[in-house]
Amino acid sequence: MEELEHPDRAGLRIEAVLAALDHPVRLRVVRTLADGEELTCRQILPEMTKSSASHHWRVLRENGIVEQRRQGRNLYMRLRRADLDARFPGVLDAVIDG
Amino acid sequence: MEELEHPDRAGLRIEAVLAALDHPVRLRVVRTLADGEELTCRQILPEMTKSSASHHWRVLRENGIVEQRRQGRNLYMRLRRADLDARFPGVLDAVIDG
DNA sequence: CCTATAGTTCGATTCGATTCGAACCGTATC
DNA sequence: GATACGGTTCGAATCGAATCGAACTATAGG
Repeated sequence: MEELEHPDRAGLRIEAVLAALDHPVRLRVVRTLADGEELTCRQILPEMTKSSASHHWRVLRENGIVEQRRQGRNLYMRLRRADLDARFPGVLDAVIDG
Repeated sequence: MEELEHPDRAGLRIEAVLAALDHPVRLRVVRTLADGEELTCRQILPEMTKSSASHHWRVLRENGIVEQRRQGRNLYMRLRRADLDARFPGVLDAVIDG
């Protein structure tokens, strides 16, 4: 398993953010994490096949939407609200509020 | 030719906005129209084939990004900044400012 | 060590968006 | 009417993203 690579705040790109958010599954993930809670992958997408879910985790992480942290066997996800609000104020709220 | 159908302000959906903006050509169109100017299709995308351009115009219109107006042979485009700012404050600025 | 669990990676497939050419529609101009 | 111009529509081709199964890595627990 590779290291979990996240873009830093300055490295966030709006094009990447738009691409990451333009998918119903990933949009649902964002809304699930909207309250700031830190959840595991299985908690968020229990019904999806592992490989498909893993694909979406990578997109969300590499495009700067979530921060991921490994603890034991689990992968915990947290919305990067502070970073996203700082770089693109309003975008996350628009997505979450629908 | 069909009538130009635009969603009204209340009908704007963030999913549709994200889908419309998640494309380099359409992103360029939005940035070209950022200053509020009203331009014709040919002025904005002169190099693209007509059919491809027409496809993008439709996405931008039906997803609520631009308002289109026919005058003679020309189609004029205008960014729906007021509507988008009202429904999804910050999104358009984030996209335009990069 | 053995087994179960969580997630990744790979290759193949599927599916939708993009692209284009060609034919068409409407308008302007002669 | 004839021609040119600006866009649309259609069908076909292309291309990339999403999906999945299978094999794999790594950790937890017995």
